[in-house]
Amino acid sequence: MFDNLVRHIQKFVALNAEEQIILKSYVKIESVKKKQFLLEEGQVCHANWFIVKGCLRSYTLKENGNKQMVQFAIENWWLTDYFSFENKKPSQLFIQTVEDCELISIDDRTAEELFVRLPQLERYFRLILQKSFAASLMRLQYMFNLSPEERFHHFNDNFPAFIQRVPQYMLASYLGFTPEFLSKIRAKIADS
Amino acid sequence: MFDNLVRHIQKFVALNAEEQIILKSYVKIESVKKKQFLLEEGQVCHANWFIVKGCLRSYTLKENGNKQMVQFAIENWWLTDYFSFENKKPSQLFIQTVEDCELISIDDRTAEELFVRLPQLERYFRLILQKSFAASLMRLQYMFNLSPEERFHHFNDNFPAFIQRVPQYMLASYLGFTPEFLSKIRAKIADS
DNA sequence: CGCGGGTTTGATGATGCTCAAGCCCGGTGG
DNA sequence: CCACCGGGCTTGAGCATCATCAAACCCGCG
Repeated sequence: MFDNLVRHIQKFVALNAEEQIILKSYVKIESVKKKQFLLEEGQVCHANWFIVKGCLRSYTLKENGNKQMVQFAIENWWLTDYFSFENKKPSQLFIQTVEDCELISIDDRTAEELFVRLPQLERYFRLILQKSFAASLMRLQYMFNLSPEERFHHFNDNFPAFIQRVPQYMLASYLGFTPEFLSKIRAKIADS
Repeated sequence: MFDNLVRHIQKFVALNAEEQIILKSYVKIESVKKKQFLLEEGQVCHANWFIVKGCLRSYTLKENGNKQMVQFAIENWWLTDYFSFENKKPSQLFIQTVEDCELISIDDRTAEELFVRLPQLERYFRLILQKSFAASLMRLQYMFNLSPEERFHHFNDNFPAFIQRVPQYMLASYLGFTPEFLSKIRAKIADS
């Protein structure tokens, strides 16, 4: 469990045995069943979750009551609402388990102290955030430059692992169209 | 010039006089005329630019030859292609001055050394990136949850400073629709 | 076996794009 | 100082795309 996180961190910065013990004293390890909520709209988000095993999603509620997918996250990803996290403001997001999960979380109310004791984590999260930001801009590019159908194919080709794990209605929302339309794309593919 | 950067950094982390001198030895200060390119498609991006004065934009070329706006940046923002920057891969982006600019840049080939000497900059950029990432996800939300017209109004209300500074065709592209459509939105507003 | 969430299918319609033409206005050269 | 040029903005007609709505279907689970 905890070793997965240590290994992930060590891909970016050094972390010796003693430091690992310090880190461990600041994190919370938990198992969460499928479809449970880690965060609900209106709550202030105080945690940043690292996924050892499983799958999370975040979404917002649209005016018409539909759920708009914001992010997926699987093994070795971090997920939180940085906006709420940073400003201590109520979140617009729901964060929910899509599968049974093994999670490790850091609480922002102790994170500052942790960063002081293990300053290399500043660097670690800087690099993680750099990747996340770049990925988010990429996704915006796909929204702008590709048609819905092209977005689906692109996702299919580049993230085949997800297709098996998440229901289609979540994927459709993530890609920015309706489940009905996704169904029609699939029918078209089956024809040829 | 350089003081603007120092003041911005000091909003997030401490930086004493001696450290300011170190920082200064690692940055490049330059004035660039309107419509000049800092980066062109196919080049590897080695710099991260801080805007002291002026306005930058980044865009990609779409298949049909149109320019798709990726980001705007004005005073006290950083702009780069993190994707190219990080992987040392050729960029898909053009980065161009929209106005005459005063810029400060850091070169990624010396940045590592700078971060070792001034480790608080790890934290500074972590916080900057956290904001950038949150903003990027917000923008995705607007793309998903608002109609083109609503996006325009939202942008109008929240970033009035930009409306004066950037031509409409750039704004339309940034918001994800055509200049023609933006013109029709404006006509509609004028009616009422 | 029956229920219900998720997916499929089809008809209809709105939204925003494309294309083409005209206009407005600031800058340049005669 | 005026004429012209061209980039950017406007306007309108026609059209493609994808959403909406409704109904049927499929299948896993209790």
